[in-house]
Parts: sequence; structure tokens; C-alpha cells
Amino acid sequence: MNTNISPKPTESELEILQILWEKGDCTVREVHEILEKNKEAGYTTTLKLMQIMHEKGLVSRDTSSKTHIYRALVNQQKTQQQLVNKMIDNVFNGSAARLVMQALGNHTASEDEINSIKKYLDELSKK
Amino acid sequence: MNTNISPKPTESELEILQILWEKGDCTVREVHEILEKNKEAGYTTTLKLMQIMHEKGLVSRDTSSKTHIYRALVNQQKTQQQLVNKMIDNVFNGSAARLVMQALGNHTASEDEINSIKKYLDELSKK
DNA sequence: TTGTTTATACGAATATATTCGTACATTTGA
DNA sequence: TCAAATGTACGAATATATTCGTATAAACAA
Repeated sequence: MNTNISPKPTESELEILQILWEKGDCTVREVHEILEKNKEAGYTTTLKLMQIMHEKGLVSRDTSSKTHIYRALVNQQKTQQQLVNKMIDNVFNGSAARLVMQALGNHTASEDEINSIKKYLDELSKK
Repeated sequence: MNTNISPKPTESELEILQILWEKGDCTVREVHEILEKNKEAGYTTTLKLMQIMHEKGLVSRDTSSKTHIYRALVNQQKTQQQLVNKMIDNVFNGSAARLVMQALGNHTASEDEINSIKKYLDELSKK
């Protein structure tokens, strides 16, 4: 039973989740400053987005002091899995293998990456 | 050089592109009947979507007879690549390997699939 | 011929996502 | 103390995606 079904995050929400996953708990200002490195956006835009994410249950927040602290509520792995599965279905007609090859094809994986994937595949084979 | 940069197709557009890629040229009615198997939608909704796709340059159409024939203009592989790259960036912090593992983790790839991926990786390593 | 079916065109309603201005409260520092 | 800086709340504008109703023309069949 999973009462944890969150709606699929939008692109903007995903950008924010990335930051929260990596940095841990953050204020709006902290998130905003990181976002600003890559794109232009007003502070209140970021604030509003994070408030909406709170309404949706994507994040929690600590409001005990004036400056609120936000925390990701959805699990990174689960969210990634959800999005990947959707893409496999939606874009690759259900074939995970085709997605994998497409992913490796262009995005020139490094030798290290390739090796770690090979190891991973060996693990899978054993089971 | 690529003068073929089309805007990212939306989800609905992707469903239609899938059909055109698989079936080849289609009328609106043909596309609509396939779509209907999976979801409910009015005929004029499908029509409108395909007209918009035409405006955007995602499809061409032959209007020489009353019933128009639509054809995908964007390449399947390129479109898949575009979407996968976006996801690698957007969801996996730029790591193709992490996407690959996530994709294989849950979606229980078959032994055959795993082997074909291994072969593929070997090819990549050689270069 | 003439009514029914099958098309397209197109405007508009609805839903959702994104962006920002403004009001107002709290904190800070000169 | 009190003005500037910093923060939240919230409504509204804008953009985009999706859905559908209606008008109208063409094809078809009795």
C-alpha cells in the first residue's frame, strides 16, 4: 500500500528537487541562488514554486523561524524510477534495452562509466 | 549542421508520433482509432493535435484529396535522443550511467536484453 | 436529387505551469 | 528608534497544452 503517490513533478519542480536532494535542507534563497546560475528567474518565482511544491506534498517545511527551511519529501530514486519508466513506455515502446542503448549512444559515456555499467550487468546476470 | 531543430514534442504529440513512426503515413481517423484503444478522446481533439503538429513542423501532410495523409517529419532516433539527453541532464545530473542503471534496475531486463547491452558496451569500448 | 456520413477549419473553454508585482511582517544595523 | 533589507503570502498575468463544439464542404448512397 502506498499513500505516497505524488503527482509527477514538473520540470521546474524537478530542478528544485535536484538541489534539495543534493544539498539537503535549504531555504528559498539558497535554492534560488543555485538556480540563478543556470537561468534567470525572480526570487518570488522560486518562492512560489516551492510553496506550490509544499501544497502538492513534494516537500515539507520548517516554519518555526521566519526563514522557512524546505526538505524534499519524495525519494530521489523512486522519482527517477517513475520518470524513467514513463519514458520507457512513452518513448521506447516499453523496451528498457532500447532506452539504454540510446542513452549510451550519443552521450559519450566515459570508460569508467562503461565499466561500472558492465559490472552492474554482471551483478544482474548472477541473479 | 542541423536546421531540423523542432520543439520538443508534448506527451500527446509523442503518442501520435509513435503511431506514425510505426505505421507510416496515416489519416487522422487511423491515428485516432489507435489512440482510442488506450484512452478516451474525441475525434476533433486528435484532428486538432495533428493540425498543431503540422504548424510546428513535426509532421507533413498530403492534402491532395479530401482526407489528408500525415507523415512524421521528425526522426524517431533523433527525437528519442533529444528526450533522453534532456532526462540525463534534468533528472540524473548529467550521468548517463546512472540513468542506465536505474532503467535496468526495476524494469527487469531479460537475459537476452542484458547480453545485447553487454555486446553493445564492448563495441563502445573498442572505439 | 437529397439526406447522411465523413472530412477539415477554427474559435473558444478548460487545465496546468510559470512568472511576477504588491502588500505586509520581521529582522537588522546605523 | 526607525529605515533598509529580507522574508512570506497571495492574486493575477502570461504561456502552453488539451479538449471539444460548431460551421461548412465533399463524398456517398438510396
